[in-house]
Amino acid sequence: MDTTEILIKIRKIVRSINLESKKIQKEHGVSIPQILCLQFLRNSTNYQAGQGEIRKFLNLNSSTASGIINRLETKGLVARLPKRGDKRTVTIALTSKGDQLMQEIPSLLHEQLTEKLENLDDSTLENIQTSLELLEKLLELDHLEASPLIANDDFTDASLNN
Amino acid sequence: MDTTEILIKIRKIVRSINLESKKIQKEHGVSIPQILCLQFLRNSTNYQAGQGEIRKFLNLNSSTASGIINRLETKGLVARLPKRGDKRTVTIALTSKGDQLMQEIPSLLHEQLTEKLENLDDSTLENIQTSLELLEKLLELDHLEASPLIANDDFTDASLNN
DNA sequence: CTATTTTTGTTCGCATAGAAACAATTATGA
DNA sequence: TCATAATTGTTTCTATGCGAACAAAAATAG
Repeated sequence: MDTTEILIKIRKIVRSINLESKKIQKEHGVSIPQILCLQFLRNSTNYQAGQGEIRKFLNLNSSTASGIINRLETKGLVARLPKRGDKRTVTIALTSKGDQLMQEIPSLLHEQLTEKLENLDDSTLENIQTSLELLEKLLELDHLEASPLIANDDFTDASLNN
Repeated sequence: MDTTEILIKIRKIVRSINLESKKIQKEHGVSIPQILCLQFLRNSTNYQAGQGEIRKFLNLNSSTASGIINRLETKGLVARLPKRGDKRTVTIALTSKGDQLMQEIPSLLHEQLTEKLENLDDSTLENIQTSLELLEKLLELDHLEASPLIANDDFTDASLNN
């Protein structure tokens, strides 16, 4: 199997996901990255998290996270609060408007793909999981030029830069 | 396996690919989508193709393709030629500068991932391929809300819009 | 205590990606 | 033949994504 073919397949998969994101955004006003951020807050203590935590969860560059949070703030779905004791840090809080929206739409992201996944047998599902994890690790190693002696987890945080 | 987990894994994979793209662009001045376009031209008759063909190959919206080609043109790697007999259509030609660049860098995209892939046994490779194809089809069907009576291939072109 | 280094998030610029609107051109139907 | 529909690619706008630069704040070292 040619590497370019893998790349093109992945691009196709991503395109489909992003088209779905566009569709959800048109209907509900939030995109998939925004939904993932709102979900993360909803599962956090006091429905709040530091911006750095969100960035790490989303596995994004901080300027990107900043942009996503800006847009959520503009929509009134999150609020930016100062963090006591550290003036550099911003706490992001889910607003009740954000909470209500997430009560309406959490399944949207899932319902079509989940249904299809549920129709697959367990071994196929496991193949998908294994393959994705394998690709993930292959590409992480490639990107980081990791020494084989160091566990991946040790690099995961270090690989996130501003 | 949760759908969000699949989504997050795919996002991670894509992030790694895009980081690699950024790295290649910094070193050689072209990104992965640009390289894919140049590759396509290099494999085309007379090193030329209509913009619509490139768009379909890249599986992109036409405004995106237009942007990519604009940037390649600015770099002198492609040229825009009128097409005889149809004034709406633009023919994109690989320049010799573009050709020379592609002689230097075609393996860049491949060398790290290919090496890792070659170390995998055939059944694992096949699992990766099968899983990607399965995801691809699942998401295509989701997106298109296809009738089960129509073959996917019939939809592939129709799904591309401007 | 002070200078230096590190951390945090913002801004700016570029690229990719899609949707919508559009003009010019070609194809189709009556 | 002519009016209408379809096609092609461009432009504009929005969102995501990254890197670089930056300022303010905190941590560290001497």
